[in-house]
Amino acid sequence: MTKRAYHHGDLRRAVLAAAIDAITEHGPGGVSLRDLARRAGVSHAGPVHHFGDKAGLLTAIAAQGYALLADALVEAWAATEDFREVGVAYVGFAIRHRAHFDVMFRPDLYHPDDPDVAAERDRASTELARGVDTVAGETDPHLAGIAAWSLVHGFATLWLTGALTDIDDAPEATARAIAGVLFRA
Amino acid sequence: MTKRAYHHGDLRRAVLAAAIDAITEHGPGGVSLRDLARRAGVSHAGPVHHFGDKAGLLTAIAAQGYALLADALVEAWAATEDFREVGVAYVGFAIRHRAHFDVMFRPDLYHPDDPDVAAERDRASTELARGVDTVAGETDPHLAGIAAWSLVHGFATLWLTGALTDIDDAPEATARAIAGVLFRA
DNA sequence: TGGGAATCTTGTCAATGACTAGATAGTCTC
DNA sequence: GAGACTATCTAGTCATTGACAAGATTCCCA
Repeated sequence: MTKRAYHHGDLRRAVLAAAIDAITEHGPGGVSLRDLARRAGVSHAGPVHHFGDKAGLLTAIAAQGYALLADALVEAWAATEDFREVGVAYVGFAIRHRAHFDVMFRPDLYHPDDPDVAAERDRASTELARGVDTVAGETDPHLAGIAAWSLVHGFATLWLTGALTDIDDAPEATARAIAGVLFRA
Repeated sequence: MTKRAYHHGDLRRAVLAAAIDAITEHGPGGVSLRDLARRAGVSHAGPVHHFGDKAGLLTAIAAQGYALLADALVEAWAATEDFREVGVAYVGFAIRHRAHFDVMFRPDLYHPDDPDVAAERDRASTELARGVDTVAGETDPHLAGIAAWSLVHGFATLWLTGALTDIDDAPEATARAIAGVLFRA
């Protein structure tokens, strides 16, 4: 896999890393392929070869994001076997991988039908639903799953946009609390 | 408003309306001031006078959106006096005023500290919290408010991004159902 | 060793946001 | 009703960007 090519070597990885930094700093809209090329020290058309166009770059980031999310959900379930902690992990992912999260749920910016994206998204979706029947005794599990997803996704989104100003610096603790409101122990 | 040769007459309103159409069609990122100017039949710099820059235009849209949201929440509470129906109205607003909603929760695109925006946002926030104590018997009302906001905001966001594909064409009915999961009658 | 493929560069084009200066219309005052 | 003042819109310009095309350099493999 070591690609000592031309002047740079591992341009694809370098551009992806630079894109994550740039998105974290300025949001998905504040990223330009030319700036990423400058950061990587290559010509302005260098990144194009690896991603085709800007949407291609964001597609790669979305796929990577869904993979990371699925991994995080798997780990949370394995560690606690508590459905609510899977939700907390969802929020934790959004905060810790803000750039990925911001891209993932803006399908107008990339190619949502990309096979890699679809596969990882399905995997994440499956992992998110795992264990929903352990807490939703009387209710429809499918509906409970939608409610749970909505709750943690909404909390994460509101937190990231700065709408929840009256919360102390422990978003995951608050996420755990509201998960308890939805699914009482 | 009859069109004049030089002066448009009602350019500010025309640009705002064109912007809503364009955002509904292509998202907030797919809007250009020059295209809006073309749609309104004025020169490429015409809209600048009314909004300063692109962020100024989106600021006006955000303020208008928060005002419309606050109105919708007021009406829902007045009509039903049911806190859960206020949440359903939140979802209904997001669907019926998608362009506004898409802008409102992307503060990186406009000036979130604008006085008009802040005032209407506070009003909407107040209206959203009204009645939360009628359903949150044992729990902390503040926490219950955050949970409710997260739930409906997350559901609306997921619906608008196309993430909830397995729901029939009645998002507000589903919203009502998950509000019932969070706050059982 | 030679040729094809992968990788990167250089050059170009239209579109855009932002800025400046100027032209025109509406309004107010006297 | 005339001039002055202000609001509104036009015309021109510039740097930046995404996308594309064509060429140069390096890698890989038979």
